[in-house]
Amino acid sequence: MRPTTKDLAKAAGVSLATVDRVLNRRPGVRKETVEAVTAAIEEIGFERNISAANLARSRRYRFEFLLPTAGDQFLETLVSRIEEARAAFAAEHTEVGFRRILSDDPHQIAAHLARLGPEDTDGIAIMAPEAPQVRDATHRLFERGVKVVQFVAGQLGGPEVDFVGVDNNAAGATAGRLMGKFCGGRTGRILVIADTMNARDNVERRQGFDRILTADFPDLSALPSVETHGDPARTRRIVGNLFENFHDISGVYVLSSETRVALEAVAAATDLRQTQVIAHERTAFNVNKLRSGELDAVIAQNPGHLVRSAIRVLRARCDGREPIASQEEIRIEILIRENLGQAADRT
Amino acid sequence: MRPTTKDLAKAAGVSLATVDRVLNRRPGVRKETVEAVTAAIEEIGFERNISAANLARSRRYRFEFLLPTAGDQFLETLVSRIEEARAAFAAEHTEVGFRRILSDDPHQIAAHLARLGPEDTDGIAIMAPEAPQVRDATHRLFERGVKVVQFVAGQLGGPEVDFVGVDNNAAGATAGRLMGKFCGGRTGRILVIADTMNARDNVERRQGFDRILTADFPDLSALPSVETHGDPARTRRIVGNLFENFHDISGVYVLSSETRVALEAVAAATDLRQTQVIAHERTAFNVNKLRSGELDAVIAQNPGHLVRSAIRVLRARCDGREPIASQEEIRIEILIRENLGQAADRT
DNA sequence: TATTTTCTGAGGTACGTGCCTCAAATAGTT
DNA sequence: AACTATTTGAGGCACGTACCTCAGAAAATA
Repeated sequence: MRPTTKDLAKAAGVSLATVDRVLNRRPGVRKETVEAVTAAIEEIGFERNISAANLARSRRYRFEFLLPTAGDQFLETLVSRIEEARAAFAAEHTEVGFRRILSDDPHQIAAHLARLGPEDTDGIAIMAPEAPQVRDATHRLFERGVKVVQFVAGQLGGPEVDFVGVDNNAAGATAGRLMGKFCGGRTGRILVIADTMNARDNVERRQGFDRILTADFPDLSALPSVETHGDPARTRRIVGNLFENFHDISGVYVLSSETRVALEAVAAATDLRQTQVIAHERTAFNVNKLRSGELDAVIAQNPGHLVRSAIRVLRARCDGREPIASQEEIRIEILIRENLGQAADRT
Repeated sequence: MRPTTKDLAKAAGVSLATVDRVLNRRPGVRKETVEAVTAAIEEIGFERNISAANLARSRRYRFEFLLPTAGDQFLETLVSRIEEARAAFAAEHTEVGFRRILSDDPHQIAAHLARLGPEDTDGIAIMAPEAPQVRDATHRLFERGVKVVQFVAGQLGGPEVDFVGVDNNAAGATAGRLMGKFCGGRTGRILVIADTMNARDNVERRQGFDRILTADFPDLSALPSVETHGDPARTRRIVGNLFENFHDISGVYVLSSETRVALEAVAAATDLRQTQVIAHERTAFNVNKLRSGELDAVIAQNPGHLVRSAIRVLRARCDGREPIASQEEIRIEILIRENLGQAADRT
């Protein structure tokens, strides 16, 4: 049997009350006594039973995810991962909820944050585009005692706000190296497409991508980013023109996680299977395109990891602990047709 | 507040005892009463407090990993992940240990398994090369009531033995596609090196690799596997001869996780940076070689996931639950220089 | 209706820890 | 030595669930 506080008390020659005072760093214990208990802990290999402790304390953590309303398949996947996490963390005294707010109205987001306080929630994970109002509201929220993490999309916040998500510059660099190697020393141009270049993530990915191409693949040159703004007809026109003007486009890099519009425009102009195409995120659409050979690689981040990591970081902050950086680093995954796994494709 | 069994009893109009009988599937409850309770669970959103349940039951799980003594860096990483898991799972009433046994003596492994029983351990995760004795001993152990998972290396066991590890055929196929794309349509030969081809994993990887090369990259042809048997001089001689005979070797695929001997032999014969080199597992050695550009890609599986997954599967089996297949599938990771992350390189 | 069988309720103890109170013992000070 | 301040012990209740017993109610059978 694993030793309990009772065993510890006996081993240290003190009472349960004193053991409790030492374990929970309560005042009123002589230094020598503390040392005696600490020694006994080592000696008998005592480890606190965390679930019993949580049970006794009946402490509850309430966390909320704040997500944009409008979104692509990736966002929907995040939502369903949050639902899963809600169930999984319920057993650990942790309530997880989420709320969706119009993302193109920073004012509304800031207003919601301003209404929140420690009485509503213990921590909040925010996924929102960059905006000064949001940044300010976030800081005030933090000062009111609510823990905050920036989720997936970075706000370039101060050091007190944790970030959970991938390093987008590295993600772009990963795409860059793959593109370079896939194009195998040939000379050519690379078409880069995004929904918008107003998003920080897309800009960072583009920078990482260009960095690698410039440094290691001088025979490839990336064209200026095409912005779709979700408009299929316009995108098709622009992309069509580019393919008419440049006959040496050997690769396409889609920066944003919504790839449908971009891919359809490219497919209308050329044969996707003859072109190296790299995109982001494991969406059902992208998985299908990988299987069919129209996509060559996908750079992804694990949505379940993102959600769980955000929750763990918030809980660590609530407990006054430092999150374990190495555990919370989100990996940049590379997917090709062969390593998709059996997993049912999640919407 | 979250509803408790007491609330549930009230909502269902029954007593605590009946709620308990329903929740734990004990006999002696009328069907209609069971349905009433189930309905009430839905209605008030009751979720059992697992830690309280475990506390009350004071159930403990004892699991053991059985690993080979001789091993490479990958094995050492596994061991340190087991140590980590031991600490993490201690809070969940789960004791995790490991034992190392000479892997080239199936007899010894079988003997150890024969001595084990339900009084020693609740479950065991076995990583051992294929052998009839081991397979038989495993089955007898299972029949004695000890749960068993095949860990990392498959034993081609019956359906009652779970397997935790990657699909090595798919891992080889992943390497195959990458190699094909990295070689970019050029004609050439691929050198394949393993420590031994007597291990099932290596054979499966090779099959997957060949499958993709044959199907999608007919201009590439893979040479017969070179076996190093851990002998640097011999390997260098064989590899040197191959490079002298064939001047169109454009890629090298190292099947086994110990890559040092193979890479040194190739480096002595040609410039690694001009050759596409793919290997397996995230070892410190391989990470360094990725950084230096001598390795082009690494196919990896996450050792921490492997360990935790094995423990979760064992626990599910002990509880008579079915493991969640999608959660326990180990992903085939692709690593290149850009997505290695900040993580300190683990030995 | 009488008898047996099957269900159900009431109540208890236990798990390991947190957190409280009150009295007693000890240490430190004058 | 007498006093105060500090430290310690003993004990109890609580958290939410498991698991046990026993009595009594309801249903099924004779």
